Amino acid sequence: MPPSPKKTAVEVSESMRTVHRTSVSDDIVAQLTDLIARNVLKPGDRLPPERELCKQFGVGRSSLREALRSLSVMGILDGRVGEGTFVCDNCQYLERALQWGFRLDGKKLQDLSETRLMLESQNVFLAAERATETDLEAIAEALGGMEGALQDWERFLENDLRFHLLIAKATHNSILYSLLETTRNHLQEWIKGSLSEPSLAGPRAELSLREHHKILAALRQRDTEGARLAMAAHIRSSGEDLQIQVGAD
Amino acid sequence: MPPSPKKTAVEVSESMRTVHRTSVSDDIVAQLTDLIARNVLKPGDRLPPERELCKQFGVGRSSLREALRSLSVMGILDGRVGEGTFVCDNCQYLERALQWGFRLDGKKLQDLSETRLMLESQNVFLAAERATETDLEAIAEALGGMEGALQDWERFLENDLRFHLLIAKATHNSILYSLLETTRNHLQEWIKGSLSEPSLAGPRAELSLREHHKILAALRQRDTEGARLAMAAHIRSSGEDLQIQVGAD
DNA sequence: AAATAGTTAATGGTCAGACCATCAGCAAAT
DNA sequence: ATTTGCTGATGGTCTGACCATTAACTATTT
Repeated sequence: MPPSPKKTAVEVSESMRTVHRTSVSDDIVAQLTDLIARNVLKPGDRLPPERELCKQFGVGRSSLREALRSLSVMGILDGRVGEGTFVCDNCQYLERALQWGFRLDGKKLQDLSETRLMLESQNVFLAAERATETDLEAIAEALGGMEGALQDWERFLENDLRFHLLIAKATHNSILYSLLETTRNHLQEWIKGSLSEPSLAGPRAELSLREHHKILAALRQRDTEGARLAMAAHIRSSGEDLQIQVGAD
Repeated sequence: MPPSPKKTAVEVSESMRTVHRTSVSDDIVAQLTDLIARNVLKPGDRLPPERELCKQFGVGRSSLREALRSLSVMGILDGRVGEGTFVCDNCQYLERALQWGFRLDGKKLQDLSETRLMLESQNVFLAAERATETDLEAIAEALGGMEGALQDWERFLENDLRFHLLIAKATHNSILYSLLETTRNHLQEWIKGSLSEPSLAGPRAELSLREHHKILAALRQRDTEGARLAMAAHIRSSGEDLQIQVGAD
């Protein structure tokens, strides 16, 4: 009925907004994560049985299960046949999430190494300020483990990793710890995939040991800058060692 | 038939291993992520229809959908009704993953701030070494945007964020960029939730502007240490400002 | 009384079939 | 050339059924 004969579709730009089409299972995921984030659902808690949750949410079992399964894959929930579905005890969502991210993003080895260098340097800096006596003892104990395993390359590396992670823990900053842990694990896995031999164990191990002693000494003296430098030097030297074996690009 | 009269169950510790009970949908998730990680499935690719994937995998549609839905929630796949299921174009798995991690892990504000301080300091250090002329221009342009928005607090903050993210991008290290981006977004959200007023805009904005100029100047001179110090000072000063308003704990 | 074996019910895991809403593509009508 | 209407393909959801595993209980044996 309007006048103009060849009127095109009315522009209603401001009067209406694109509708929010929310899928059922996404909604459930959101609700559950909210409950967990608000600590209404605590780690270890058991959810009601699936068939009852269906009634409570008013959805079919398929949709509910798609939501539960999504949270399970992310390591947030854990479904056990015959027992029920539980909120995971390990509050390590960040670690799990990072693992997924690293797995799918084809990050370059160099970027990973660089990130690790930065994380370890800063962590040891903070640790020098904040480490408790207990922290220092644990770190020293890991170093002792390295010394006692000069012949056992496997155990040596194990204690090496412990040494570094304990330093990260001594920062008492859970985010930094998570970031370093995941970066390091991913790096380690990457390396194991492209490395065959246990490498030149003897001289390298002793050099590594000296470097670790320097780091610990700086930590004990609360020498933040010294610790940072010692750590950076250590990582650079072991990094060069790796590049030689892997074949730098 | 055996001799001993009161023999308890045999310990077969070494002879057998706990069986690998793999759920169907987890298996599919693993297979698909592998295909994506190996770049057999590239971003933008369209997967076969669900009903056909069921035949190929030899599973029911429920299990298949639980797998697809899990990957959708994580931002890896994108299902569109009537069109199909696609591998997400935005290869921002790390960002998505980090978001989930931060959302669920009840991290402390202080830990977040500290992580941010460290990331920004190191990023600007690397950026001073590596920034291209194009990078520097983009950063300068963001700074210009801040200057032109001294009256518009909203726009000012927007350009502020751009400034910092562009620096992170100038490191040309995608991991560091992702980490900073997510940390910063999460922090910003946290703050907005507990902050009502736009705060004391005038004097703070001008101080902020001076600090940003210092940072850019250091970047242009390739003064890595100067850039790091300028950035650290800036973040500390703006951080103190925040703590006053939020109410330090 | 204690240990063992068998039974049962609850629960997550899987499957099959059906229906709906939405979208792309095409043909007919204007 | 544009609009309209149809149709098939596809993801989203629901229902009901069956299976495998687990825990709790009961009966049996020692």
